[in-house]
Amino acid sequence: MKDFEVTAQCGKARAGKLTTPHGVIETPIFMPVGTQASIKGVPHDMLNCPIILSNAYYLYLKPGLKTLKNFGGLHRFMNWNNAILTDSGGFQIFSLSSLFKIRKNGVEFRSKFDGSKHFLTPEEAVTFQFEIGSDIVMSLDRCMKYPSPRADIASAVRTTCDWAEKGLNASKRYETGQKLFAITQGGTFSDLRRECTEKLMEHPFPGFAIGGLGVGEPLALRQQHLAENLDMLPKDKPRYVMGMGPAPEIWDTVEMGADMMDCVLPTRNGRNAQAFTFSGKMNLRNAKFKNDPSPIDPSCGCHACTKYSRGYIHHLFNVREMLAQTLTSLHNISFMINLTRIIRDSIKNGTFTEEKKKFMKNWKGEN
RNA sequence: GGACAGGUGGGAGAGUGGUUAAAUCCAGCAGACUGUAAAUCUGCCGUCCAUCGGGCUACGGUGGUUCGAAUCCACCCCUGUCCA
Repeated sequence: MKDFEVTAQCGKARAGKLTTPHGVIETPIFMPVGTQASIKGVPHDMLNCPIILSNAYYLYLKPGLKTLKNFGGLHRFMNWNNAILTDSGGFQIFSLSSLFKIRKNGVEFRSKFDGSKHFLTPEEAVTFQFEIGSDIVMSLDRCMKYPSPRADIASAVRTTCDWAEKGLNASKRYETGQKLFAITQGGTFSDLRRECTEKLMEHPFPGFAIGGLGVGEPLALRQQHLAENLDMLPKDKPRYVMGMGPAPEIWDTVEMGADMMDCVLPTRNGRNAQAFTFSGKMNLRNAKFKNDPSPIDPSCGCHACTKYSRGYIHHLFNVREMLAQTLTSLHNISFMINLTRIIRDSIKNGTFTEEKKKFMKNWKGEN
């Protein structure tokens, strides 16, 4: 059996199955982000979720390879038996740019924790992820802000392709079922994105991710380049759109042919009192929820929604109790999981377009 | 009864002649958040009309000095601490 197969299709939207060493994942899937081996504020054993993200840059610094190996890998360390995708740290070269210097054969960087100096090659970035037992390993890539001069993006594309190839070579000694995905770059330059994508597709990566979007460009541009880039990718391999989060855009992105998405939105916004529901988003700090006895989303079966009211969680935010953030983050992740399940089912049932329309209509409604 | 100290916007608390509708913090009201440098950040926050903006009322009270007072003076009221 193949590691990835498309099982149903609705236009370009597709449902599929992705096999990893820690289970089969039905796609399209939303992956919650647990950068430092923790979904911020949420006990991951409360999540009914086939795959989560973690981050190699952070794990490399803390707790470090030795500790993770002592525990028998990342899964055992955090007691998580489903799949884990690790991001390489490419995004941190971008978001923590003051700590990084690009060198010819890798990146020099300082620890965000103690300022200590480190050097990482694209090979090491990949082998580290393999060693800690990541199910889906991401290539080290070079992500640029928007807007950037064309020459800079072109250079980032070259670096990204070079690093991807080096990572792939380093990965060949692992015959573990772990997968290495390549990441496309190219900013909002269609030809550079094509050049990057085609170059990467010359190699037998088992999956491809679209990176370098959601870095400040207007929505319409992002949508355009997402659609274009998704069209360039192989039909028989999983396509992962990195950092894709808002519910309406999840629908759009799946409609364009994406299989996997991740985002910090459910947890970050959850910590900041914003809850997602099928009738739109709500800010639980708002005074109108003070005496509201209903759950965040009456249609949600998550722990927060079956046990607690908006009024109670409003109070918890008001007095800065961390339980507020836990409950809201937990709910938001549950919402994303439910959302992608609905999307998957609609593709299987051939009702994607109607379901999307229905969702969009309700989303705009006020709570 | 006496001696000090003090009374500032919802609260705390700056300011001690003009640039002050009054710093700052808190509370209050909204908004943002996209491969997590984020339990963070932004805006509003006397009142009335309002788009820029403009009007009105404000620093315990009353009177006064001054071109101009939250700021100076007089008296009054109130609060705190200490002494009888």
